[in-house]
Amino acid sequence: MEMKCLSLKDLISVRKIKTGSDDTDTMNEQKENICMERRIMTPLKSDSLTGHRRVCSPDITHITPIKHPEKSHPDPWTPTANLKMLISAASPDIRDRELKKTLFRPIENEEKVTEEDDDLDDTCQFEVLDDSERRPSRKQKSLGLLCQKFLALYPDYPEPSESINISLDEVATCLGVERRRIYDIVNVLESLLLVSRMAKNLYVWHGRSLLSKTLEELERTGREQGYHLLMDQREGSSPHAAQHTQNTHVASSRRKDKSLRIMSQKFVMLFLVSKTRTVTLDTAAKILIEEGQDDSSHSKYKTKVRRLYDIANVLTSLNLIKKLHVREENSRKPIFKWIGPSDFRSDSESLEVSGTHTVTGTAERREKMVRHSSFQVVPTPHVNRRLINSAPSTPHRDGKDEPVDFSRKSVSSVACRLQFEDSPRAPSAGSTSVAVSLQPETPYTAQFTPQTVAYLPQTPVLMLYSSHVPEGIIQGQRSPITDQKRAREEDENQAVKRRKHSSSIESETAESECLDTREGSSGNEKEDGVEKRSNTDPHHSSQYLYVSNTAGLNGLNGLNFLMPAGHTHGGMSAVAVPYFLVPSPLMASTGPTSRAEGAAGGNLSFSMPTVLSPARFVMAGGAFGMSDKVNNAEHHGYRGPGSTLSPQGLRKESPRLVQMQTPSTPKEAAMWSKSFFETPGAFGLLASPPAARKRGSAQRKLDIEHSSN
DNA sequence: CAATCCCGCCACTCA
DNA sequence: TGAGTGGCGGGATTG
Repeated sequence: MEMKCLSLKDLISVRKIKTGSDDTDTMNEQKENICMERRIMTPLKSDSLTGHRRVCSPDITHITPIKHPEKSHPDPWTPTANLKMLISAASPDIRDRELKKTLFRPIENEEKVTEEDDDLDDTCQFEVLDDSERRPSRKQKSLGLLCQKFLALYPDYPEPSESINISLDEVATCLGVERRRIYDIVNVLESLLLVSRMAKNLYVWHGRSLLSKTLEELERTGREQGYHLLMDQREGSSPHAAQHTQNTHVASSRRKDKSLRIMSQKFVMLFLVSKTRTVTLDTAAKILIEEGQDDSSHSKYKTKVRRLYDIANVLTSLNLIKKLHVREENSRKPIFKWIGPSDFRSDSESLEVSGTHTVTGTAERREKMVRHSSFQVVPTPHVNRRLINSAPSTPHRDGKDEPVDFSRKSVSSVACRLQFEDSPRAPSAGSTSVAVSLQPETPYTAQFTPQTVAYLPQTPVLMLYSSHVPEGIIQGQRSPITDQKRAREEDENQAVKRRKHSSSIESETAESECLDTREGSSGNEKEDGVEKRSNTDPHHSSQYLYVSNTAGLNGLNGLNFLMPAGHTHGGMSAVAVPYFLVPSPLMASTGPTSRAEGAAGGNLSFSMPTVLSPARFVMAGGAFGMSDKVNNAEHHGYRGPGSTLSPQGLRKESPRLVQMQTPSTPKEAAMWSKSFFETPGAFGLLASPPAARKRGSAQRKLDIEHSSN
């Protein structure tokens, strides 16, 4: 408790200035204030460790917060408890309103905060609460509401210059919840780069500054991974269609995909690649579940759904999605609709640029982002470790034992991360299509000329591609697009065609809709209120690479791969080297080895599962040779340092991108953040068995230490 | 009864 | 060895 108090005090002290009150007696009150107060700090100081800590609570710095037993079960009357109550408790009505309305709208921004915000808002809420309910309803304790509170503490668009550190411990205390819950929120936020982990117990808040870029990346990645195809298939076919997929049990391995972080990214990808921008939990769960398991599948499905609800709640709080329901025959089928920005390119840029990146060359950073491990391929148990953003500092494990835990490996080693998505049962077709994207490694990068057809020996691979359409998409403006668009449409049409649903969807409550709309503007990037999405639909590439599984891609469970080639996702034109053929062994094992390093430009790095047979593995990486613009866009994050990344430099430099080191500063974090996405894949399927938790769930390593530069 | 999803045990890792 | 993380799923709530 002491600790808490201290930290709170510190916080309070700040607050005091404003309020003038200071006694412990008033602690509760203060706490409120504190909580609400945005912790914005001035730029960090040099010392990384301390620096970050500066955040809100000086004392906490360290990070290993002491556990306060009470946290979990705070005494009702303790300050903490009160705080908790205050915060969480709202009168029923308010609650309801909140939930209905507010949930969807972020409170955080001042601007946003207007009338109704009050309800939710700190003060007001607090007042009400006492009396109201002692016994918070489930809703009051919902993750979504908690997330809103969390978001309310920080600005959507923090000043680039200021670094806002978040101490999990402190936040947990402030919000009156167990830390475990904060992890749930933070993991999702981290998946979208609203925050970046700097050290244990310490995150840096980026707000929505990087959101557009992140979304852009996710969209691109999603397409690269073939999610759009999966979505189409799924939507078109009966939910069960895919089921029959052979379930190879390879599946066992894929644990890691489970990480909330990755799931969150994938979930978002589904929205972004969906034409309708709507996703049902059922579909999402199935797509995200690795296909294989039959037996366990049901339980897995349930678990997946549980997690998706968690994620959905957070995304809802972010105003990125909203829940609708479809009337289905006889079941109520929840469906989520994307209400976040559809066209992310434009603004993201500006914002991002500004802030982040001023810093250092990317070269230094190590890879951090990647934490997820979903792809991790290796059969070995270890495989799964998730990537840690933090540093891979720990040498051990690096290469050896963990086969490929790229996550930890330093960038260099890891260069290639492989993303894989497994699609669960293939849709009607029966086969699942999986897209793998590989980061173009320098070494490998070979450039293919457009309009090429490549055949890969030993693997029934047919690569089709044509040069890509120029896209004007970057930066928000879409090129005239014609062909591209057309092609895209065509693809979609074909592929999907059967999709139904939209008509049946209805918004859950009118109210919510209204809110959303209105909120949309506020919460989501200014752009749209709500719907604009569809049009923007991203680019579909017309080229695909089909890899028959039979070929012998072991570990792939009979999955056939359909890889989109050259998409321009995200505005990047996929030009050069759309695909790579890489011997799996190399990738996997050599973690450290060279190739990994290549990555770069594309941003996406992937690790290959060792599991994959040596057979050639083809990967599509759209990103490689991008136009300058593209580069910019893509690297947005990096841009700052941007200079380093000049377009030209890009290719070469790319490695650096990958290598980012742990961000010592938030800015850096932001920069590297981008790389973050690289991880999304779900290699899981390939992966080994229960490598299970290894991935990193446990303490993630932070690099910060050295990053301190 | 199905949809939600809170809660917290406990496996993992790292320091 | 303890602390930070976070996967996971039981089971309570809600609708």
